[in-house]
Amino acid sequence: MARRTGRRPGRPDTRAAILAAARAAFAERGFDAASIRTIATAAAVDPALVHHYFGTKEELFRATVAIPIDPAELLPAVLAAGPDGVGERLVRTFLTIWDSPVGTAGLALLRSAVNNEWTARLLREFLVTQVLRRVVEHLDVDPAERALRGALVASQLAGLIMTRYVIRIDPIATADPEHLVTAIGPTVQRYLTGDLTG
Amino acid sequence: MARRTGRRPGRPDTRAAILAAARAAFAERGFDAASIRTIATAAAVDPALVHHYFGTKEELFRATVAIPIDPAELLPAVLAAGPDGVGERLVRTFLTIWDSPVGTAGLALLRSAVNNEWTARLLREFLVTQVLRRVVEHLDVDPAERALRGALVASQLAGLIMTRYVIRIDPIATADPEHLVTAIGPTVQRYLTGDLTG
DNA sequence: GTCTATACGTGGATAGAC
DNA sequence: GTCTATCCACGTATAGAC
Repeated sequence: MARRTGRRPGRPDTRAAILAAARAAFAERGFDAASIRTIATAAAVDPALVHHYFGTKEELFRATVAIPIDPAELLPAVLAAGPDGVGERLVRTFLTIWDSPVGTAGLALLRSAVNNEWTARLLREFLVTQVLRRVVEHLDVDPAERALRGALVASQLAGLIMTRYVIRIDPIATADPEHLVTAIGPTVQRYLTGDLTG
Repeated sequence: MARRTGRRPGRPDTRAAILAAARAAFAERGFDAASIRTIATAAAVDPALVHHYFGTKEELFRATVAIPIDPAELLPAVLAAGPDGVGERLVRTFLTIWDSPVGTAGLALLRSAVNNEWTARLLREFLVTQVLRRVVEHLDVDPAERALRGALVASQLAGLIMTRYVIRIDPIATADPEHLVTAIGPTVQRYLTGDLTG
């Protein structure tokens, strides 16, 4: 305690302030366009401190997007309830994450992946091995179709992110999450368990 | 290997060479990351010539993405055949464009839109006013739903672009177009004419 | 028309003072 | 720990020589 009067004790948590500013900057502008100087200004610290705490820009980036959620523990609950309505549940879970502060990390990764090969690779591998594979692996479908089904789900969810957060096309950009769940859930459901040949 | 080729009339078409290199660079890296120097090198000309022919970088960009296709004359054929199978036809037309050299211009616009506000706005307005509006305006649905249906179509198609060309998730990245038409067409069809409440 | 040279700005990174 | 000062690379853009 004893913190109340007198001097500012320097800074309570410079590191956290930098991290928060970095997350916002990367999410808003992507890896290349976000600058350490801007991040430092936003965090009200000196640019040199950013290097002091995090090393290079790339290390800072990895710290900001260090996956704050673990699909391995999140997905089972979504999938366990069985194939019925799994599409809706996936979209709902997805939107809950992306509408939360945690989503900014994902947005940073996505924005960076578009213009930067190594972040694109980071994102692709995370999606394929950590998310898509888990989603389709216990499905009662032809195993040869699983990769395609996973990719199709990714395509719809990636497009949702793009239209809601990046290009911002109304009314998707401003829609209530549940509204989107009922509109898009069936699409995901079909990609997972439906007939893809017609 | 010497670069002879006999005839060397200075340069047959410097302007076109620059434009082609610029399109490729913008498509691959986006507006901010693509540099005039790189473009000039790729076109085997001096950087100063780029300015000489096109003025600023922004003007060069606009020249490269000057929409080479006109939805106003392309869409009627797709829509005229009636609501049945319009989803498949849309996806097919879409993929034909994006798999062609013309698609590079679109990719340049998309990649740039992600990290650059004014190109995002350019893309959004083109999509909403030139494409989506036309697609939904003659649909036999509740007019209040048209914007949502258009946005949903955009979400699926944007996601298709992202997974096929940007993040490159297999097998979508390498799939035969017709394969994707049968898989994704029904989704677009439902967004356009189906029941969105369940 | 084409290239050289350069002005001017931005951004990552580091050394060293306090 | 925090900041000042600085180095260096790169990018846009322009002026002017050939």
